[in-house]
Amino acid sequence: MGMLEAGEQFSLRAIAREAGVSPTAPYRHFTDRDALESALAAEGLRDLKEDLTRGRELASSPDDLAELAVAYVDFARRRPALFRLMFGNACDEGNAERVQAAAEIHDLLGLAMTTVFPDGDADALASAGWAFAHGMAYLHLDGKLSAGSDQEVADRIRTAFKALLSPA
Amino acid sequence: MGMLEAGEQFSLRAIAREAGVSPTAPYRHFTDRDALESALAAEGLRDLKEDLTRGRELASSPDDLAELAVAYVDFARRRPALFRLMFGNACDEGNAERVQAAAEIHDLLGLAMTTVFPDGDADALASAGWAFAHGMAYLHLDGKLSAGSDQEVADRIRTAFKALLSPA
DNA sequence: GCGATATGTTTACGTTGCTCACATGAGGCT
DNA sequence: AGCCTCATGTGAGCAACGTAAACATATCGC
Repeated sequence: MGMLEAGEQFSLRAIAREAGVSPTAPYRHFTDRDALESALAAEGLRDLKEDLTRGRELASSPDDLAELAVAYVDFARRRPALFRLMFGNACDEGNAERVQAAAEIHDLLGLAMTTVFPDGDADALASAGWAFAHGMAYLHLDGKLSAGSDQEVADRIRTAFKALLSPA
Repeated sequence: MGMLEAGEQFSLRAIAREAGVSPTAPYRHFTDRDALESALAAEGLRDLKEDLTRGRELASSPDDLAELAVAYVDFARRRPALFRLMFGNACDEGNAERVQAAAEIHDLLGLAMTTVFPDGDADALASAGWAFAHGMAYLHLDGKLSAGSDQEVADRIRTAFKALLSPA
């Protein structure tokens, strides 16, 4: 599979149509709409992981962590439908690929956090960092935070992250 | 309106059916499915705000802030479908009620943050705190963080929050 | 070559959001 | 009273969706 949908809407039949194929053809490849979504989600998670990795060494400073959050939100903003797909469904234990891809994201962020803060509670820091980035992503996707240019958004995320780390 | 759906699925027709009324009756009261969702969302946001307020004085310590996050996630876990409704749609400027309800949540959290950290960047702290709680809520809803009992979840959120505030 | 497997097609059913034309009932006006 | 208006509910109907079943074909191992 290649570049997957930046657009907003998503229906099995529409996909079939776009692929120039009969409406039920996808069922030869995916048992279910959910199965298709999970496959897309898994690929999306891998893409996100690559975005968080590529051209970046292991995080070594809080600033590096902030950049991770920026990249995370940037991904969500560039591919909102896919991002929602990646996280929107209740945990789908059925698709091992997907579960693992999600776990890898968690581990990646966790590793970064504990590298920068080796004396902190690794698990807590991993979850907290992920939650921050994830929440920022969703709040921006849903327009709950003023939007502005990519630059502005990125700056606000950096500022917010640092504010949390040393809040007074 | 009263207690609104803890269940998962949600269709206009199903609501009409459950209300013992014809499938098109709801259209007399809401122009649109989106309009109905927005109304539910607005009420949900007010409920959430009350949850974050009731039986609680203005936050005065980081621990109080952690409790806010716990309450936030608790709401999401108790009423997942509603929570998704409240935030799931792209920003719907059309419904002023809803936009305002969301803004009130933001302000509430912002006020709490700046009360505890009067010297910090108010805006950044507000967004950051919200993002943390929001991300935690979604990650738990989507099963991306190990679940466990309510107690365990609450404890992990407290721990994570404090880990972020003083990470080493 | 031949049979299995992978892939695709047609047809069909039930559900959904939504529109439109129509009924009905309660209130206020003169 | 009588009437008119508005709010509410109904019914039939449309297009789109997810899904299932029965049927076709093509590709590949033997």
